[in-house]
Amino acid sequence: MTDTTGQDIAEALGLLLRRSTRTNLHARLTEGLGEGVDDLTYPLLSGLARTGPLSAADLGREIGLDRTTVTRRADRLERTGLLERHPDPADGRATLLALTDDGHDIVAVTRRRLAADIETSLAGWPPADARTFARLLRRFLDEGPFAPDRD
Amino acid sequence: MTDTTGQDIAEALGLLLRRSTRTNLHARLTEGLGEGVDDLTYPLLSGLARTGPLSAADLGREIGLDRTTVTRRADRLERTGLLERHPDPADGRATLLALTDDGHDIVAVTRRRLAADIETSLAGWPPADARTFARLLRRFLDEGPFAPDRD
DNA sequence: AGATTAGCGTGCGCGGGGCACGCTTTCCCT
DNA sequence: AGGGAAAGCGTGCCCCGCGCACGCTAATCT
Repeated sequence: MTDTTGQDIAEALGLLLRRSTRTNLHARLTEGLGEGVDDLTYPLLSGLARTGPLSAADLGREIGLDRTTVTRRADRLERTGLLERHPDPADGRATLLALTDDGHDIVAVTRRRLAADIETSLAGWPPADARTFARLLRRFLDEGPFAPDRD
Repeated sequence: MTDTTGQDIAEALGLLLRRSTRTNLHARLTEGLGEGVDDLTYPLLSGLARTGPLSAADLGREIGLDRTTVTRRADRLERTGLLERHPDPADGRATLLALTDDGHDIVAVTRRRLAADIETSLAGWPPADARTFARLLRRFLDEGPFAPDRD
């Protein structure tokens, strides 16, 4: 009871997750970005932007979805030209999912939207505090309860 | 370009949300807690613990769910004795959803689990850093892009 | 070479979510 | 005071997303 820091963070973290789902963050950020992109399909775009071309199975493991779910969501994105399927030159069975230029643009715009949201809400902060927060948040993610590689 | 703090936080935040869904945090935290409680029904428990007894419509607004969805999830929780329905003494139409003692226990256990997770992962941190992080995180939530009351 | 493994897409069944309906109670306005 | 709108509830219905199982092809192992 001398240290309630853990509870404090837990509470704040719960609040954060709750708010992000309550306000449907992804849905808001991807609103009106184009045909086929919504809160369901965006994780594929974001994942591919981070990792580069990937097979459906690998991408599924990356973002925590079933392989078949990835396939179906990728269908929509392919249909609207945000993603392409290329046969893997190194493996005749595999099909690589890769962003098109339009797909990259969508990701960039979305990220910029979120960054702008954050910038404006941090406007009143002392810059040093903001930087400290960014640093600690990053460290918390690297070492926190969401370990980078649990499997 | 002089200040990339916004992007840094945006990136970290994206990572956090991604990881929390990827690892299915709620599912993990509520695992084996008892019949009827899972990642779908837990938000009701958590919400009621925060607000006290509420009508289905109000609880829905609180946690961002449709009224009927709340009703159905509440059915399961009621069936396993974690939640009770009481007629609202102040309004003959309304039915108040309220946690039972067992329901409160579930919430307490879950919160303690998360706090413990966080404590252990913060074990290597200088206590001052941890406290600073808690403080800034809290401030960020209060003023951040997830405004307390958007509606 | 034959067998096993890993990749893909698709058909199918299940389960959750939202809309619309019917009902009761409250509220408001004349 | 009384009657119509509004707000609450539960449920039937339909749609959609998801995961499993299947059949297929290609790679890998013995």
